[in-house]
Order: sequence, then C-alpha cells, then structure tokens
Amino acid sequence: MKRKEDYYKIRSEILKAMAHPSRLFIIEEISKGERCVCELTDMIGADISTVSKHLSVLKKAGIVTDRKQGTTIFYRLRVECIMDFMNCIDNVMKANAETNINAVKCCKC
Amino acid sequence: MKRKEDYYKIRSEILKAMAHPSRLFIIEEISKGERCVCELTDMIGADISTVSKHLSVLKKAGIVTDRKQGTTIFYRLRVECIMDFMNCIDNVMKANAETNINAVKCCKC
DNA sequence: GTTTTATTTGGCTAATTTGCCAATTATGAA
DNA sequence: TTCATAATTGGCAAATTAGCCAAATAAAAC
Repeated sequence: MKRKEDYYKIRSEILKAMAHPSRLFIIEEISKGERCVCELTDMIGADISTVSKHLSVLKKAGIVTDRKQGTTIFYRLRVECIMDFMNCIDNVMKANAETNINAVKCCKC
Repeated sequence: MKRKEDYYKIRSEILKAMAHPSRLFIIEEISKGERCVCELTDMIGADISTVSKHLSVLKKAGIVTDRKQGTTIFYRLRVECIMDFMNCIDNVMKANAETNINAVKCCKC
C-alpha cells in the first residue's frame, strides 16, 4: 500500500525537522512568545545564516510560522501541542536515566 | 550553561531515532504487541541487517527493549506514551493539509 | 538615492546517515 | 559435531545534513 508508506515518510520529516539541538531550543524559546531571528541568533551563538536555515526547516515542516514587521521577522509556534509533546521525550530520557526499569508508564502526552 | 545544551542534545537524539519512515513503522507495529526481527523484516521489505540496525537505533535511544526466546528476539515499546505522542505529529500534518489556517489547536498530546 | 539593519539564499566542505553485502555470533535440531 | 535459522556487526559507497562565508534581497532611516 503506497499510501501508508507516504504517511510514514511525511511523519518522519516532521520529526526530523525537530531532531536538532538548536531547533529544539528554538521551539522551546518561541513557545514562550514570538522571537525574531536576531534574538534567537544571539541566544544560540551560531551564524545568523545558520539560524535562518534552521527556522526555514521548521517552517517547511509546518512547525512554525512567521510575521514580518518592518525588516524584522518574528517566528512563533504554529501548532500548540508541540510543547506538551516534549513531555513524552522527557519520559524516555527519565527512563534512560533509571536504566533498571523496562516498561515506563507516563502521562501528559 | 553547558547543562541546558546537553539536554537539547539528548532530546534531539531521541527524536532523531524516531525520525525515519521504517522506524516509525516499527514503533507503530510493535505498539500492537511484540514482534521479532524477521516479522518486521518481512513487513518492511528491506534487508534483515538494515532492519536490525534500525532496531538498534531505537534501542540505543531507549524507545524499545527486547527479549530473547531461543534464536528469536522480540522487540516491544519501552515507553508507553510514544504512540499518543504521534497524535501531535498528526496535528501538524493536518494543519499542513489545511494551509490556510495559521495557529492550530490540538488535544490528546 | 544611499546607507543601515535584518534576513535569506547559494555554494562549498565536513560530518553524519542509510542500506546493502559479506562475515560473524548464538541457539537449537539432527 | 554439523547444519540450519535468527540476528548482529563491519565495511563500504551513496545520499543527506550542517554550518560557515559571501552575496543578494528587503525595508526603513538619512
């Protein structure tokens, strides 16, 4: 079934867009409110072109949107649940820390 | 703050482990119950060594665990919330489909 | 119009990931 | 012990991703 494969492909592209330390930082930061490229660049400490490219990856995946005000572009989350969603990742991390447990129950995700 | 950076790094590694079509398929499939490497290999249609490597990526990230029975190794999810978690990804996909909407509300994640 | 500030895009190299094949390990059966 | 089955590991080439610099675009200030 070709349909099903495409579905996993698209899903994986959204996940891949999130799967980078700087992009996770951006997601967390803009979940607190709109931020412009230069603010994020200062916080991340990479080249502005690098940060701009990270933002375009997130935008292409549909995770963020932007708004232009003069020469400044503000980014914000497009889908509200993204942050709650991180709780599940954190449950995996917690489970990894306590490696003696096998099956981990969790909530809030 | 070095601590915070490490945190994003680890989070991104868990997400990266999930961000592949075959690995997403595996996650969904074993969420229904234990599956051995050969069963998953038949379903995916890739070389068994490829599937084995995908499983080791998921295992290393703490997403799955395994159980040996004779020569067969059964894999299962290690963290229960992983599947609910996919709902949020699907909300992003839905939002991408209806591109005229900007901020998307969602639940169940 | 020219300059300044904010951001994006192109191009390049380095690093990482993917997937196959061949070889290896491990267990159970003959 | 030898053979067969299940799975993992090593190694390699192809594809993708990351991050920097330089150049281009866009809007506002002078």
